[in-house]
Amino acid sequence: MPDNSKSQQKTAEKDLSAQIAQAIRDAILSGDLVADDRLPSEAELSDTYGVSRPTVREALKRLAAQSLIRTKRGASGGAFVHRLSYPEAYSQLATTATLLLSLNEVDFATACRARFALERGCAPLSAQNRSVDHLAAMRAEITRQSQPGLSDEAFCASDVAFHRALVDGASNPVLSWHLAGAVEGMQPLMNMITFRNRDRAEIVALHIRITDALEARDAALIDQFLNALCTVTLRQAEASEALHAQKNSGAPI
Amino acid sequence: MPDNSKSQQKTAEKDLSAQIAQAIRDAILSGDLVADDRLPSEAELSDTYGVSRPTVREALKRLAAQSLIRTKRGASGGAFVHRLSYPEAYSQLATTATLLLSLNEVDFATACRARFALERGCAPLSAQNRSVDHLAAMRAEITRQSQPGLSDEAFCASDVAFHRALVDGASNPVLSWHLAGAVEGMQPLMNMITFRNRDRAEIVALHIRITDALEARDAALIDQFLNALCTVTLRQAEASEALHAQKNSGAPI
DNA sequence: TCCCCATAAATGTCAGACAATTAAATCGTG
DNA sequence: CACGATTTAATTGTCTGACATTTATGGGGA
Repeated sequence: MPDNSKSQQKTAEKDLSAQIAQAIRDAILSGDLVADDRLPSEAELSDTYGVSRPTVREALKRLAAQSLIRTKRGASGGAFVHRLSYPEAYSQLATTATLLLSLNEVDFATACRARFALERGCAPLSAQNRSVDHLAAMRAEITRQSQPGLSDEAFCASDVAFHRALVDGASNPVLSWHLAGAVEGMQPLMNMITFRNRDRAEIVALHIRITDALEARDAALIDQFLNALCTVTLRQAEASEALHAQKNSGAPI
Repeated sequence: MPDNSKSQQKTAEKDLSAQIAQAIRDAILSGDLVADDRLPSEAELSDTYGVSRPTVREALKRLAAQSLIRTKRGASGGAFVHRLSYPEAYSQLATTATLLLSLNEVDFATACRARFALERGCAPLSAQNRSVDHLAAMRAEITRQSQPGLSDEAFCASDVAFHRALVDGASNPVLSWHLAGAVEGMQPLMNMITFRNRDRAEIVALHIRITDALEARDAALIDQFLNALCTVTLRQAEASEALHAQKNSGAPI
């Protein structure tokens, strides 16, 4: 009764390697396979699923690309269920975020509002849990940002580091992970903005106020200044955009 | 001077397929390849990089697993740079989040605080942008949650839908993406909690208040109730944990 | 006892072939 | 000349078999 082979059904019309990868992925996500468990060897898997070894290997590479497994060569080697580390998770999130924003026509304002909304959510926890180290890190970045003649790139990097320290103040790695991804993913969009000296001064001034508010553990004040920072950033992006549009329409021909 | 082949350097000691995947990934992320661009055929790639076709295929499967490319068979087929859709990005984020939490010994409290911190960040935007549709969706979920005899699973699902509607109210797809991933990733941890009837009533009551506050566009009130909801959830998780611990220590033997 | 080396197991890589699919070119016919 | 059916070519999907490389393990010799 069950039509075994041909299957004009739409159940799983994908590649064999994709099907096998999905099967193993399900086993991992459901907990059937736990961290550091060893998967069967490629030869055994190809036997189990009735496919050739290259096909199994393609499936394993798919899983490796998602950091679900890691492989080791040699005797007692093989594929093992991988315990995802925070740096790896951070990197994956950043990649996904970058793609989502850059390939998907997300405008800067939307991404920017999202980023500041998330960051404002961190403020109360950060006010509660921040240590002097976080304050020191933020003030160090403020000093760097204040240097004249800093490249836009360096200014942006320092800005990221400042906000990262602010978020890390919440002492919640999951929160840091989300925010790091959001900020990192925005970098390509952020790099299209040109910060004039006057704009930088405005930003640095707000950074100082935010740091002071964090030192005083005043969440409401942080929230307010972050909001102001969001507004300022949006305004500058708009100005920068207008500048580019002008350059692109006026200069040529 | 540049030792070309053997390379005892640590520059790129990885697999060939990983190196090739990285090269193509960089080309995509840097914008050299844009959405819907066609990559060279597998034969051309294997020629370009001086490796065999199976190796190239493994590299392409890695990229396909990250939704960076999609492939099509037949003449004029090939690998194309893929425009990541929100549902795909959402699915990837959820997978990463689930792995990060479940395989990495993240305790429920940390994940829960992160989730509510992010959600509180959405509150102001949601209060500003929510439509009547969002309110209706939330009230519909409240009705469902209030039904007696609902399974824990169904209750959780409704809870997720409620919060999703709340976040969608911000009308910011990037924000929705982040929150959806955070909430979805927490599901396995959430499912370990048993909600007693009294607890459910408490949660539903807060949901009602949150919806009312959203209708009134009162961001501060939403924030306050979300905070309360976080506290309640944490308390219930603690109680549930204690219950499990008791079961695991008392029942056996 | 300790060190060196052969062995085996596993992944990494290659080469070549065939199957399946799909778009486009070709050809035949009205 | 136009239009539809057929052939063709290009490309991915899969298989087979082989060899290279890495690494733990065990045995033999100093």
